[in-house]
Amino acid sequence: MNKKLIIIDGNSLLFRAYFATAYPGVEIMKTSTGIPTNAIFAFSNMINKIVSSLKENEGIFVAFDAGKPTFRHEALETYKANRKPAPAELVAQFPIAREFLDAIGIYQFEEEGFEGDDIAGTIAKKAEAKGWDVNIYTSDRDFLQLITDKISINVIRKGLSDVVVTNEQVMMDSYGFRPKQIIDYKGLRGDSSDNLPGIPGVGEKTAVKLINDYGDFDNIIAHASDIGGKLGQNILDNQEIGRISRDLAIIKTDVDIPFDVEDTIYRGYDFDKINAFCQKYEFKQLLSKISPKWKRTSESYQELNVEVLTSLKDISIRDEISVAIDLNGDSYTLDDVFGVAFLIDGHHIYMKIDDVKNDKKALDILKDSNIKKYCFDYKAIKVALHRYGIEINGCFFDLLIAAYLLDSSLNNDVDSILHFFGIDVPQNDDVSLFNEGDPQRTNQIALYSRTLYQRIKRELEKVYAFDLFSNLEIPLIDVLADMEIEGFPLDIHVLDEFGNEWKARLKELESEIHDLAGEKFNISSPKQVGDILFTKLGLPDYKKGSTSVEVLKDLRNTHPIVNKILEYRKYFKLITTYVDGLKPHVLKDGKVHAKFNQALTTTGRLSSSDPNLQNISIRDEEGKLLRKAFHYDDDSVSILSLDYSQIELRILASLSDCKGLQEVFESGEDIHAATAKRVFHLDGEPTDLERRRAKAVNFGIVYGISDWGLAEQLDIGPKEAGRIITDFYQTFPEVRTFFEKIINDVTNDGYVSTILGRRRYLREIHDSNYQKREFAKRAAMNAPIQGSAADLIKIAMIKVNDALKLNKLKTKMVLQIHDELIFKVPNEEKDLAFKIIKHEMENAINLKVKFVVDGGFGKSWYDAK
DNA sequence: GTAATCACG
DNA sequence: ACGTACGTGATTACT
Repeated sequence: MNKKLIIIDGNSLLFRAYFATAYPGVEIMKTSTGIPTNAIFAFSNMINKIVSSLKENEGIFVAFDAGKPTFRHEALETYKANRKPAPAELVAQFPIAREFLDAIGIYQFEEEGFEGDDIAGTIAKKAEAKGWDVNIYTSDRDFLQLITDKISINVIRKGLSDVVVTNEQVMMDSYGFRPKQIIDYKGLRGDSSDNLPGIPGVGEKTAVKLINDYGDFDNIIAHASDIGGKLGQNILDNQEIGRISRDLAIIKTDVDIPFDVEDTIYRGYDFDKINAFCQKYEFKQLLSKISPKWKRTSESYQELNVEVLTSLKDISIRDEISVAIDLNGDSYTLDDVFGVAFLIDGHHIYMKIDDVKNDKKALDILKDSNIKKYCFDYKAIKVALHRYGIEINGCFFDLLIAAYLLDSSLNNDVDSILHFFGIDVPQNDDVSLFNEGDPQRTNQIALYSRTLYQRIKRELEKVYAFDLFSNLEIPLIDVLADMEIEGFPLDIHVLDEFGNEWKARLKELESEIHDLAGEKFNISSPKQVGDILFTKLGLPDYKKGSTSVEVLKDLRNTHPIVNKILEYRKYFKLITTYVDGLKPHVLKDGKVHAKFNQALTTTGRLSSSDPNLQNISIRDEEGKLLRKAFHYDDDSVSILSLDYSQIELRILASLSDCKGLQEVFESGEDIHAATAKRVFHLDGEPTDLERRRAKAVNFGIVYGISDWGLAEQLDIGPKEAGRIITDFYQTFPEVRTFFEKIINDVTNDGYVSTILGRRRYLREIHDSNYQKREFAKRAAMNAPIQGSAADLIKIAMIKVNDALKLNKLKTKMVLQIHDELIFKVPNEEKDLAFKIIKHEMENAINLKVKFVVDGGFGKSWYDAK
């Protein structure tokens, strides 16, 4: 592989960056002190993207035009005078761009008297002479003249996602002449950006023809009389301005620059510098995006003075402490805890887990809910310590949860979150070797959980999320921790009974399918299935090789193998994911202890993992049987399942203040039937098909509807789907207004919010890519609905738990499945628990639409309905 | 490590 | 003109 040098036309890129992030009628991005930073925002992202792609010993260089342009033609001044000046807010960002390049460690050169493109041309040639490949990013087509078999130009059209990589061949194909001849072309056509007119009567076609007939501009002038006619005369009359245009287009490749190619080799960045830059210009995301690959080790890291103690007896108790656990792995449910780090009154203390267990004072401090705990991922700490019989209470600040509320799209591991706040905690490589824990790192985490508090509190307050943080998410952690600790019973024997039956069926299907295909193949490989169906059996392939259920269902009647494959898929899924997949998660207590991830989804929902109990089959009758395996052995307890009816549509009816929808819910009508009647203007009751269609429309509305999406779902044309959507909006006009406001808000602010002020940022709303923008719109329409529903059930969970405690019930919340809560209820509590829970769920929040909760008891999860 | 698939709300 | 429904997690195949 050849060495590579990437040259970036700084002016080009910054211009693009500016206009890509400046929208008419919208205030551009600025720091709190009013410094415009929109262009830097995009520019730094683009540069960062390029830097991330660099390999060892490759060069990168950004060329800028110096402050004053050097005029090579006096006549030009009159033309350049007409050129529109760059907006002041863009000009102000040029020095900041240089600051950024310095922070990220990119070599810079700039001096009066040197034009950026000449510097770029010269260094490009120098690199070429040394056998390097050169890649130039620019939007200025003049650069095309530099193209050789070593030098290629990436012509930027919008952002980095839209570049045209231009080499000699592409040049011939799309311009019709050789790279060098771009300057002759400019001579004929002028340059609108420099306000230079071309020769009258010479358009694109004529210019290419002239260049191909005569080779270059001078030769065209020399033969102007041969050309004759009006065109020949025009050429003669305008040759002076033509020459100016041509000469201006020439990029020098031999200017005397005082640096060499080796100086451009990228050697990484200094974290402190880039961190300082991000602080100064208030870039919150940037830091986390910058490639860690190029990070030079930070010299500012300081070792903490960690005291390893066996007891806290000599430490004075404070009303607040910071806590972190030191895990031998990344699973807080399974891995051993080496030790616990405390920050108490400025002391960095580390205790081995056995010492914590035996130290009354440590246990008391942890247990005392009046002592405020600052931590990162309090739930992990609580659940892990519980396995050692250690209780922790009093969570006051959880860095993980706080960071999630600041930006729900953040990764939820400690390193990337600390990194987001400009902190890197190095891990001691020796630690894993000796298998004895890492006090330094654990205490650092405890420390930063405390030191970041004030700053993050302010940031949360600024986005109106502090209340959400301290009154909802923080109390919820204990509820979730209790659920995780409690677990949910899973009977392996029942599971195996189904498993064995299904495995037998799977074997049958396998041989039937192989017989029908006439050969053996892996039915679990979509690729091989595609080959058999579309190539060997010649079934129609409407969706470019996809073998998904939707596709296969349409092919059911074309060949008997199709249904068999569908059936195979079903049993395969049930066995691998649910039977064999769940079994290893059953612990000695006969239960699975799934995690409920509180800082993961972008909308505010919880997610479940290890195992995921939020996606246990229910729609398929056979799959649903799995739920029989979830039951208590103890006959004195039952499972209670309660779920919200139409939670999201009710939220929508309320948020949009849609009278029509509100009436439907008030009357207790079936929402899908009601939608069918009203939107399709039916006189009587809707047919099954009509109701099904209306249901799809209702779902579509919640998902951020589009005519194409609905069309796909209903198997109709997009035009017809569009009409249905229009009819829906006519029936429920407030919904349309609501969505219009959402789109308007997200375009202006870059985020949308739930009823409790939980934000989802959608930066793609300004992406140059149409699809990304459209996706952002749909997500923006969905997020307040899905997110508010998540807010609602979270409130309910806290209220239910409080109410159960208040009434001294033994009933325990064990699962949450987005709009549904599952409880373990002692039989003697059934009536009371049902009443209390239903009441708390329905009245968790007071909106314009009432919430309805249904459900019931069962001996197994299957029967609870 | 990613894509395809399919389970759930 | 562009071309998809929103949010997840687990599995297998395959690079």
